[in-house]
Amino acid sequence: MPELPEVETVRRGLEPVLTGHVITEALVNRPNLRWPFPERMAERLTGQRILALRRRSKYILADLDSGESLLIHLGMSGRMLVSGAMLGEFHHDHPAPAKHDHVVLTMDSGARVTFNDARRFGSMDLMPTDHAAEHPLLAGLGPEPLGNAFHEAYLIGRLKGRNTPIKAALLDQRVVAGLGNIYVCEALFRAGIDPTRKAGALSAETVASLVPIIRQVLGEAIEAGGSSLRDYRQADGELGYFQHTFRVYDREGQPCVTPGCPGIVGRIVQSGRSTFHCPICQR
DNA sequence: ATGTAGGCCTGGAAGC
DNA sequence: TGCTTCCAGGCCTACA
Repeated sequence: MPELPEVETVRRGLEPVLTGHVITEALVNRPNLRWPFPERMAERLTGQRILALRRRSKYILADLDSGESLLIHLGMSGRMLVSGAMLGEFHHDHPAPAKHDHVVLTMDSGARVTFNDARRFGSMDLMPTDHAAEHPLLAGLGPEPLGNAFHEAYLIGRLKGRNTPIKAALLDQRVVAGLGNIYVCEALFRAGIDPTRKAGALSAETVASLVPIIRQVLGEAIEAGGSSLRDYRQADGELGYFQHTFRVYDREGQPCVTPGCPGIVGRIVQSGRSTFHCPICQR
């Protein structure tokens, strides 16, 4: 579900509630999400101060003063609900427990963070902070798309010789970490690249053009998340999704937004996932 | 090694 | 209205 910009928005929304605060109670309502929770998770969280809240790809990491870090993945349908805290100018009372509330953290401030995930594709784990990068879910990840290690020469080298469609290559978290179906569709549209073209067959110039475009697409979405964060806080304290205007994603049958382009946005299926594209603009 | 389908779960929307 | 089918923004595993 949430891709990098949404996860970053959730991280920013949780930061004032979690960072520097102590978890006074951890309620764990089931033994697992996608995978089993770590042994004694509730005990290992209770009493811990959260020193920092970080993001790697689509994962959130909460560093605890025990020397462990809590890894949080929202999967496709994971949401965080903040209650009992002043959010902007509004105070949110604690809601009644809801279906799919799997983990509830109560903080020393009285604030509460509830992890709700209907589809249970999300996950949580605990590991030593100084070995977090070696966690199986993080070890194979490629560079952060907004970081310095993601640059033109890197992407050109990484896609060289790859026979897979560029759409699939950009969804490969080992190539670049944090892109999902939406932002890959949007980036390929802005770059004017046909999503079915083989990654290795693209010119170096074309591949290079993707780097600033990917940065731009994600950056704009994070900005939009920032403004919707205020709205969400004012509305209901829920963090997870935000409204954003897409140029091709989920616009099947609608006209291409490129001025003067007669194209109609199409939907094709690539490795089981929907790809939205303009058959005229994207070559 | 590389590329692609299948499966995990539930809920909402669309179709009949 | 109610039942059925399809679809979903992720990611791992198994297989060609």
